[in-house]
Amino acid sequence: MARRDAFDKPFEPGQIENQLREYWENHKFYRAKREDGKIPYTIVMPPPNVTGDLTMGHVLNNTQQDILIRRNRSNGKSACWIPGTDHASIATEAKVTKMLADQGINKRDIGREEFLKHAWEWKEKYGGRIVSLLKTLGVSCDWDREVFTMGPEYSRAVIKAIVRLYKEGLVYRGFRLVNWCPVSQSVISDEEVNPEERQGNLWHIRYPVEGAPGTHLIVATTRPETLFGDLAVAVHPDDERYAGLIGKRVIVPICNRAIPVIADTYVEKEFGTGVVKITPAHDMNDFAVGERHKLGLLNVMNPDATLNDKVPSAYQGLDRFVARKKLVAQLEAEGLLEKTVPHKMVVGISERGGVPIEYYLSEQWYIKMDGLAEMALSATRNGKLKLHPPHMEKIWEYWLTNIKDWCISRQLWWGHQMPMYTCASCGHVHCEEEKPHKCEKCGHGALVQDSDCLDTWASSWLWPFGVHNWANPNAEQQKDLEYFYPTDIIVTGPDIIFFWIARMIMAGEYFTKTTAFKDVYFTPIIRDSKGRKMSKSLGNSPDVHALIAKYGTDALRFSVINQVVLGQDIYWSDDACDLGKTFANKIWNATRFLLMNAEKFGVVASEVRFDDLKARPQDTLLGWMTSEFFDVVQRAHDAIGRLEFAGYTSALYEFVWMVYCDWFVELCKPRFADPSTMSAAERKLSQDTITTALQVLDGILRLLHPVMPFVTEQIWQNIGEHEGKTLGQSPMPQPRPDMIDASAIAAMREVQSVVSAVRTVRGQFAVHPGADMKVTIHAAKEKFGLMVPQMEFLARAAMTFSSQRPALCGTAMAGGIEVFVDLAGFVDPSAERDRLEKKIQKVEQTLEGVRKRLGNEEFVKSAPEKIVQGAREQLAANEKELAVLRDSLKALT
RNA sequence: GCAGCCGUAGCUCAGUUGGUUAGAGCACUGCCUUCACACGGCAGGGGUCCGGGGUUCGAGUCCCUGCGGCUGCACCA
Repeated sequence: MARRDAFDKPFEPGQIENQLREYWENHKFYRAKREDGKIPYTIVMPPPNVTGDLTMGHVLNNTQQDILIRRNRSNGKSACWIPGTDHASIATEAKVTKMLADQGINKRDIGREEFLKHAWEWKEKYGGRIVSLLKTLGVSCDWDREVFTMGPEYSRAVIKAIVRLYKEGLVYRGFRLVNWCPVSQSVISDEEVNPEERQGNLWHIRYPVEGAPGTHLIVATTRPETLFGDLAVAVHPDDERYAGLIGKRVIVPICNRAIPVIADTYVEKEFGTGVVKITPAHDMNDFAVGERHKLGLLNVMNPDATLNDKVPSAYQGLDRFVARKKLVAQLEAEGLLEKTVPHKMVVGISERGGVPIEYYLSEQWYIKMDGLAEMALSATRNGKLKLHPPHMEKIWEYWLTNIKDWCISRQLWWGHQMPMYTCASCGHVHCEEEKPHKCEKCGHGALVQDSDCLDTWASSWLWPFGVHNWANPNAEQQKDLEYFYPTDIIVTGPDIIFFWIARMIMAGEYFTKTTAFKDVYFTPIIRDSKGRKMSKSLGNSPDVHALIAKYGTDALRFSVINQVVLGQDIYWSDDACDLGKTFANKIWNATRFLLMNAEKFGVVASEVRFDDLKARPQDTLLGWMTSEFFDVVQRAHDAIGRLEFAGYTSALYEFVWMVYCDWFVELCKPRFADPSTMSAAERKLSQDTITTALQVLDGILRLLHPVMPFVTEQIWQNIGEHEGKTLGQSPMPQPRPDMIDASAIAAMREVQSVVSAVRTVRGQFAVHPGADMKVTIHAAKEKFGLMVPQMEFLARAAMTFSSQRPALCGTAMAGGIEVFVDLAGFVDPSAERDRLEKKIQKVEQTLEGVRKRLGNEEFVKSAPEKIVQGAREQLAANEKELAVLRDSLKALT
């Protein structure tokens, strides 16, 4: 028995969603199981940072995955969606460090162990937050399989991978310039350095020429404080201004060191003064120049970007920017500052610390990338991996063919500690999963583990197989690994294509000899309504909870998905949620209406199932409905097959609202009159009508469920007896071309045209909708068969089938059919005359176009027959319409 | 500077391989509380598809070019 009483008038999502969430979770409907004979469909969720808050990006990304998973589950695959969280080494460490600092605790004072205790505490306290936030979205992942990148099993995989790479010669230690974040006091990756335009100065500084008092070279620099590290000044070899000085020496101001003047084509003659100070330890380009000229290295900074003991004592310990100010003042005082020119420049800002980075000399661990990059490139080149949108492949190609070795060590504590053990006695380095007892070389017992941590991405790159305890699987895990890996698709933002996607492919190819996934879907970036990126500092990120509270989860999901077009950013504004909210409400109310009538006609709604809609009904209305339904099944199916999410939702939206509700349900109404006034045959027709309507509704719920899981499940539960079951496990309607009857669609189009024609005349003369009208239709009544009562109901008009036009009437064409709306008593003739004249003008215009086209011999000769035929039909139709309209006009004058 | 994406109604965007009269939501106008829904119904107004050239019988769609916006990469010390 259907629970119609469970339907409140408007749909109120709040309470319902909470109950369903619990229901789903308690029944563990989404547990991923290996099933014989079923094809697996696997997605690993991009693990959100444990530090994270739920953003619109998460909503979008996870809803998209959920749609794919739910659809494939309902299509009969064994769906497996594995969730998890990322320890986010540097981001989390920054948060914990700040929390401690707020309590007056310096992390370096308490030491590694104590710090990690705080970090774990923090993770236990806040790490679950993002998970519970994700759950509110109704994502259908298998929470029993949740993985944390610093969990024991996963950590083991991370270490195993590095050790293997080391033993196979792909990990090495290098001493070079790195991107240094003075706040985190760690190396950071190129991808974590964001270039920003800043207003700076070009300081023109005099470097006296050695042995030639009164003469000097003017060096233009944006970073005067690094002059303490200068090892040369360079000019262009062809620069005549300085040709005589090459090979001589100049004096570095303040610290009074003599350095050579060298010639290098790196210098641009036109820029600044054409003289560049060369500071190899603090600039990437200078480093290269230094190597070419064998200048050596002179580091003048500490890890926190204060000046070190290699600079004059007055500057030691000063922050780089404090030192800059002081230095410029001193240069000016000593007459060594020629001038200061304002200068716009691009500065690398640390994503982590929010301050300009330093290029800093240090020893770090690297992974050789050329071979790995080659593997990733061949995955796309041979088609094993497809990127969506495809143009991302250009970016992919460029990055991978210009790749630099991957610096994997970080001067952090929160993360996987490097498995590198150095012998205290002989300095020999071991890379092992477990700490060796003694040095393999000298036998000494004291081995010291490298204090650095691995880059976060050196753990998450194993994600697609690491989630199955790759390092040490038990029998079950091994079977899972074989069944659920490789995965089908990864859904993620385009910003982590290099950080994560490319490296997952490398890891998959290298460690498992498999391409980790077949497709990469890059989600749109969500911007605010003005097109700005969402950021904390702008405060333009919507409060997802507030949105869910105001509109409901389904509304949020539907509304955002309806804007997803491959490769396009989304400009989001919160009131877009109205779309989904009203849509959910619409379906809800349509259901109420049908249940009400089911009851009236004794149809047991709980027993009506989509699966019983096996053949197309004979009745025109029902046959048409079935055809339209399977048409949208096909279109929705095609859209999601092409990963066109908005195509999927908009096809369903249009069908449900405009076809099913606005036409079909309305056309049903005459059949839902008082049963006691009906003949047995009429009652049977009404019952059949309700049955088909409910079958289609069931189909709609299944199609919509992946996007709007809550409202569809609730309706489904309300209609039937489904305790312990979920709509999410009902099979998805499959395309059935045999169920589509083009002639039924065409026949119904004529019905719709006639109704619309009458309504248009009514509307244009503002005739009260309640007023019953008389309409004459120039066609045989038999043409419309049983649909006449429906037409009369929707048009609110009594229909006569005849060629006799009433004296005063509004004329309209419905397809090829003339429709005359009797206007006697509603309007005066001049109003209809005006309307007809306008209409005639319009038709003449189109007619002219068609005539011209058909008059063109080339068109008739070259265009496909179908198109030419179409034009001919249009010509005939327009000519007929024109004639009818002119006759009507004549009749009025 | 190099590469990619985009420019369609007041706003946000659809528009599959070129093909009848270019669509939706929101906003706007008129009429309607008709027994599913006013979170609703019916009807309507609103577009030189960024500009210019080309290919074609035919271009919003393909090619060239200019302008504007966004993104990625590389950069000037």
